[in-house]
Amino acid sequence: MTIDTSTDFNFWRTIYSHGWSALVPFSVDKENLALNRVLSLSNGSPVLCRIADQKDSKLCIRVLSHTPLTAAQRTETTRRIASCFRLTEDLSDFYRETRRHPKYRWIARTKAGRMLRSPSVFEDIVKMICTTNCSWALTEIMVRNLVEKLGNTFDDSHKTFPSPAMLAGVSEKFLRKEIKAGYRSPFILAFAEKVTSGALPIENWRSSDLTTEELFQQLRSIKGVGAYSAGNILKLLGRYDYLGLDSWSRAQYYDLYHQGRTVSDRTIERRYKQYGIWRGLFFWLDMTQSWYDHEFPF
DNA sequence: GCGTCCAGGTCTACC
DNA sequence: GGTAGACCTGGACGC
Repeated sequence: MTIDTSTDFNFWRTIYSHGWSALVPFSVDKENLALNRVLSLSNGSPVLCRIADQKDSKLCIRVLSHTPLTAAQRTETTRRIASCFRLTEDLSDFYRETRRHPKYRWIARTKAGRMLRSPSVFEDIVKMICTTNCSWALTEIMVRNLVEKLGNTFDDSHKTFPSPAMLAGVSEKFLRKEIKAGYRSPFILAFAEKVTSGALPIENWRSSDLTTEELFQQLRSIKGVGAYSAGNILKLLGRYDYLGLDSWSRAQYYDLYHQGRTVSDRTIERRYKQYGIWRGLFFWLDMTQSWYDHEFPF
């Protein structure tokens, strides 16, 4: 199947926009220049999608499935992949703003700025909790355990990310011992239970009428989601008003603007205030500009 | 081999 | 509202 992309879309810059493509059930297939992703369709069937870039402003999706897909399942698959790549998100105002600043003209020129996200808000939030207070290596371990031990099996090496119900059905002890989620375990469990019960309509948040501040407060009400997590989850919901500072991005900022000297968060926020509702995206791209010097995929 | 520190934070109790 | 201390885990590092 194919999906049309906009003229300001860049396949590899979206995949390498942040760490998500390194976390299962995403995987980068460097040999075939594709992004693999195992999806769980709404009827529960797992499918494996191989997504590649076509030169004619289209994404090509090869779908491996154990049963022939119905028309509705084909539509669902393309809709979900389009959401992961943010294909319907209009960033023209953002690119217009970047062109006003010579220092940031590289962003529109290289079509950076779309941040890869998961097919579901649930997956994005659980993964974000798994990035807190630990090394990236431990995040990879926790997410891999979640998928391997709780995901739906497509084949021996491909499983889906577990559903809220699947996660809500395990014990805190299981999350601690088998997933290695440590003290995050009760947070993840309580979150999965809340989503399963319908008390938290998180999947509506990508097209919500709530203000960014209201969404931020909703996110902060989830135990285990603090300022860093909420700010970065908001970026994956299409809201860029928060910086989502963490120790890594702070260190990048200190090196870039203060010769490694520590400054307050308020100082960092002051610098990006001028970029208004796009400040979180300006900040993130500023901190990761050197990533775009690499030849993709890396 | 062992102990310590810290990494893409957050929560709670206390002031 | 601001802050100290506790919290899981695994890898790096020093000894």
